[in-house]
Amino acid sequence: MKTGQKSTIHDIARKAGVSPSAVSAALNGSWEKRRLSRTTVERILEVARSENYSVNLQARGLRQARSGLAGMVLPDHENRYFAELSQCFAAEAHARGLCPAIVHAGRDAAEQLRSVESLIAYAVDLVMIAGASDPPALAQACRDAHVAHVFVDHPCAEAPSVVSDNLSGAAELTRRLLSDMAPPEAGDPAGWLYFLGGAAHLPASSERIRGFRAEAGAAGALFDAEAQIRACGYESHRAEAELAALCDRLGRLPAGLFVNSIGCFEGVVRFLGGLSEDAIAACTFGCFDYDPFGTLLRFPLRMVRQRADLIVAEAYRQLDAGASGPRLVRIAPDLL
Amino acid sequence: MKTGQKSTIHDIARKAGVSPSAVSAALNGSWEKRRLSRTTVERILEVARSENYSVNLQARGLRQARSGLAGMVLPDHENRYFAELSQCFAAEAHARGLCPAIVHAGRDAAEQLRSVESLIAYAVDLVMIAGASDPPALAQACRDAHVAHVFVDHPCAEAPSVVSDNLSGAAELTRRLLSDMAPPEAGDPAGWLYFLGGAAHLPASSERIRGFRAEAGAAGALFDAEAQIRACGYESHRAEAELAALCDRLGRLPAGLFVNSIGCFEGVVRFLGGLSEDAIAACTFGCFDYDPFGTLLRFPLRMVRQRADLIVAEAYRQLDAGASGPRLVRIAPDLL
DNA sequence: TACCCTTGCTTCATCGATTGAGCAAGCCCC
DNA sequence: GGGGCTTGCTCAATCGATGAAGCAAGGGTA
Repeated sequence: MKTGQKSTIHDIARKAGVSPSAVSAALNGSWEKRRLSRTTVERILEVARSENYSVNLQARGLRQARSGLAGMVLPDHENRYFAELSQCFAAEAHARGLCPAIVHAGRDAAEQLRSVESLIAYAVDLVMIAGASDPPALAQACRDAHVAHVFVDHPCAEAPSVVSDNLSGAAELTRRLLSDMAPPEAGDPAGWLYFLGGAAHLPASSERIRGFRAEAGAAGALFDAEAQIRACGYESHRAEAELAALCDRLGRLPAGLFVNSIGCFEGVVRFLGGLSEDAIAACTFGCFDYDPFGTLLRFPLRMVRQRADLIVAEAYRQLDAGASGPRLVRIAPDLL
Repeated sequence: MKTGQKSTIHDIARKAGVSPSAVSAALNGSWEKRRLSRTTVERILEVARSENYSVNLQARGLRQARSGLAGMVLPDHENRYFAELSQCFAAEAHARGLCPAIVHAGRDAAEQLRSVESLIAYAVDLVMIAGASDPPALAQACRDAHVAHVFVDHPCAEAPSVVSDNLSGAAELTRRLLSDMAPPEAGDPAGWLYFLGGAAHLPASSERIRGFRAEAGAAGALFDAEAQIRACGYESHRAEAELAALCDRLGRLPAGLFVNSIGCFEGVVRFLGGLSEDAIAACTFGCFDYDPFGTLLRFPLRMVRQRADLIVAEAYRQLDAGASGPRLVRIAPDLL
């Protein structure tokens, strides 16, 4: 390596007095199958070590029509849940001897498609897609390229998908909140449980809303779905404004609040900043998401923690199974 | 693409009735230089589109001895600051037409080295390393491979590095906390300002401690450095225990607390959970790190926010400049 | 007519590793 | 001593894209 150039199997071959193919076999472990003698292999390895050789993975990948890269596309990392997903994804990729290539593609469908195509162009061995805006288009691109793919968080109707069990998670949280509250009565809207935040047209939110409806309905606590379910979007300030409007109508905080997502919850906490301890204590809070500071607030908070670890593990299992058709797996989240 | 195989420039060439090199030139934009006629190029592009062609980046990378990959190594993503770093890194890589390959390598030096070598084996065009445990070894590997590299968060003495200005950031936070507190007196340890958390042997913490010492010293508020500076590590439970011990000694919360890192702050908040409002109100809190929930706590908190965006931008600037020798740039953090 | 220049392509080597096919030497056995 | 087997390697094609060099046809010029 004094030459300043990376050494290749040809350099090693020359110095060891063998052919490049012998070097290749010695280095990648196929030497027994190729009947190289142990002494030759040791000589080669010795030279390789002294030359500080490292294989060119692009060349290998080109030859083998694979790359050893594991691709993941996700909107961003600011979200704790996505950060956890990517962390788990990378850990498992690593355990499989793959190199994780993680691309932040935002929420724009075209941008996500370009990211997936770019990963495909690198001949990634698999693709995991989180929070897809237009799942079918991405699935199509992967299918065309014969790349194993799986969706997480936001499912795809035409490909293997692994998501949190939003329905039962929401139902469970709802049940818990209702059991923590005084039994609501039809005539007293301030005593009801409200659902706040999220976008009803997205799968995750819609499932959570279904769970909320079903459970609240079963408990006789759903009096006016229109009023009780306020899917005002995911931005914190929208949630803040929505809650402010609600309090204005009710004359006080409602008895129970099911907040959909940690982002919305930030808005809620901001709003609560202006209220008295007593006013806050009269409300039971739940959030469908997790943040370590959630347990450290001045009021009790039930949180649903999505199991990024289990979701990613199951997603890899789907990839292993080679499934490419539609298949939706739901992973139960934890209630804290 | 009905064949089920990815099409190559050879396929396109055949269908367009030209040579593969003409296809290559047409597709990568060098056709004018190569004097292809516009009509031929258009025919080629038409065929390529209909074949749904996409270039094999491994082949291109092999030929050109580069990959179009931008590599980043970092310990993990659970930390908000690292998450932001990776986010900014990916955004800028993207803007440059590079594909970000982000590897979580943990804190283990050997593991980090393997990750860097792996990226090098993919012929990444640049490497950004955050939170390196053994910077010189990683720098060595990059230098040997002639790969542009830069360190962030944890600097390297032998390579370009960009870090937060921990010294002045800590000094500023210290000054602010002292101005928010009643002037401490030598005889009353409970009235002093304390520094909690971090590892004194790490560059970031040691700089922050220097900043704290200097500022507290200048303000005449450093009475017993040994007692006032408690770099008990980064884990939240260590900080919790340390604070508990301190309160035990003092008989109450100190008048001021400079918490080094958000993780430690979690421990602090946990401890505060057992105290009364009044006890907490008597203490002035600051944290060298940022979390959106920090502003939502029941007591005021000054936070120092590290500018991941500026750090990454400067790091890319160092890469562009082609510097490979030692060079340490400090980026001033924000005080909130 | 001979020469040069431009235009518009093609040919072929190349990047580095892999791998099926093949070859030479040595040994065994009848 | 000839056929067959094993051992231990080498040869050469291959993956797909690139680009330097070259070539043929046509136009212009002397």
